[in-house]
Amino acid sequence: MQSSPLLKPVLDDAPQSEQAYRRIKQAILSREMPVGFQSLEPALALRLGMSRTPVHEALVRLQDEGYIDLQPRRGMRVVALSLRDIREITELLACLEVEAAQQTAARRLSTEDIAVFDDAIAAMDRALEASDIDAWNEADYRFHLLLIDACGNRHLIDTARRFLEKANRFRYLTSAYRKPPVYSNVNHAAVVEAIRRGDPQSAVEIHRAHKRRWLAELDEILMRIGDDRAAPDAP
Amino acid sequence: MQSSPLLKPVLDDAPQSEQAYRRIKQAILSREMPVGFQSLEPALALRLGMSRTPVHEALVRLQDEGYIDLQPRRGMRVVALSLRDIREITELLACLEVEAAQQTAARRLSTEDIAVFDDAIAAMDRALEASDIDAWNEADYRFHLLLIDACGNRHLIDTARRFLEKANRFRYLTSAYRKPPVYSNVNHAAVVEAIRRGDPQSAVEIHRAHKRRWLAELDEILMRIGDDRAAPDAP
DNA sequence: CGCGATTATAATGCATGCATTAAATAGATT
DNA sequence: AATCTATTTAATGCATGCATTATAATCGCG
Repeated sequence: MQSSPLLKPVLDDAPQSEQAYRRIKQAILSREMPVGFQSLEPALALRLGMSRTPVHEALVRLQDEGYIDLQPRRGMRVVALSLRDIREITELLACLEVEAAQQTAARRLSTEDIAVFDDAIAAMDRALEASDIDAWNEADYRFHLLLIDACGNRHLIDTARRFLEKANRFRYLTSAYRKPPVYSNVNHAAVVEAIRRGDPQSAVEIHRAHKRRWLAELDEILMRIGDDRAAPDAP
Repeated sequence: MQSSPLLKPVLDDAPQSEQAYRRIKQAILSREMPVGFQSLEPALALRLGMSRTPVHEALVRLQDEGYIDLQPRRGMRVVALSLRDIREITELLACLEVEAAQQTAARRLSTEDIAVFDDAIAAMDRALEASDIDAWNEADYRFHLLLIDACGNRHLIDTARRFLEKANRFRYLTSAYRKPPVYSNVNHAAVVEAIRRGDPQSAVEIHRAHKRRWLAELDEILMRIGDDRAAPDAP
């Protein structure tokens, strides 16, 4: 019998509280613990094979990051991302990424660094060609992570990473509704081109315009999702 | 004898770990625990009048936020903010506030909401008139908090608040070096005016230009600080 | 007297114990 | 039978205990 990720044996030597933190967060991101999932500390401790202390510590941290809600006697509860949350996170991430694109372009990356971006975009193109949504999502995620990491501002990196990770909670949702992301590939390539040229102004404009379009499409998607949620059995 | 903030008796009924978190963070922000300050868990627990468990939890959270460094057997250590950190945080905060200003202007605030901004600006003007740096800092902080809170994006609010709070760690430093912030008052008033008109475009331009100037001035200040640090006893 | 090895000390991470308290269940009264 | 109360159960937050391990101190040896 196959163990669930939550029960996956400890591989590295990180402290237990850190293990608990990572594994529970992973379980939330993978929807093994779906929205609304509840559990009490003793049950979690049992599943994770440790005592309540490190679990409790992990839960407090996850609450700090907004993944769960902790109520005195109801244990943890995976919080729902409202349509508003999705909108807000996307908007914030857009703002952070535009800033990152600007700073990255201003930094003038090396040829090797740029090659990694090209790789990610090539992977996105291949995935789009093959209509492989999962592969596209993975490559797109990789691209955004690269863009963020390349900016050089560690505080921006930490913050944007945190929200990019959180955005993975609803990526599956939006990607199920959105049309094939041809524009994303084109725009990302254009941003990389601006970075290659060391042209922050263009990088900002391209990425901002792209994000603006994406936000408009997202609003449509969210409206449809809202309708579906309101009347899921409508003909 | 007067008790230090760290020893200030517990007033509200928040859990002890939360008390520990707040009091230690406050001690760091107020420089009661200055950069480099070290302490072991048992000592902290004693000072805070609780056991090690809630203290440990608080320390992990503070490490998450980058306030302290936790080393296995050296306890907590208040991390230094490098000139680079100051630069990065200011840059990130600028980016977040420009976004907040835009969204706030797009939201069209009520007259009462705008009045609160006017109050803060009036306080800044009075403080500048009286050359009262502390009062100006307080009012300026209030203004930025208002701007952030008014934007309506809760994720942006949480994030910007976190960094605004962190920026208080070096506010005293930069305010000791900077020239009288006349432009700040004027620009903030102009941003409020744009918000009043419901003109996001202007709000962005004004605030962005202001932040750009401030970053340029900051760079000068940081250079001087860097020089001072390199040769503190120079004639 | 100095330096390396060994022992002692103590800080940490986690387990467990305990008091508190909220939810559930059983019981009593109308 | 229904509702209010009393009792039980158990989850949480914190205190304490314990094993581990790193640092410090002591001791032995050159």
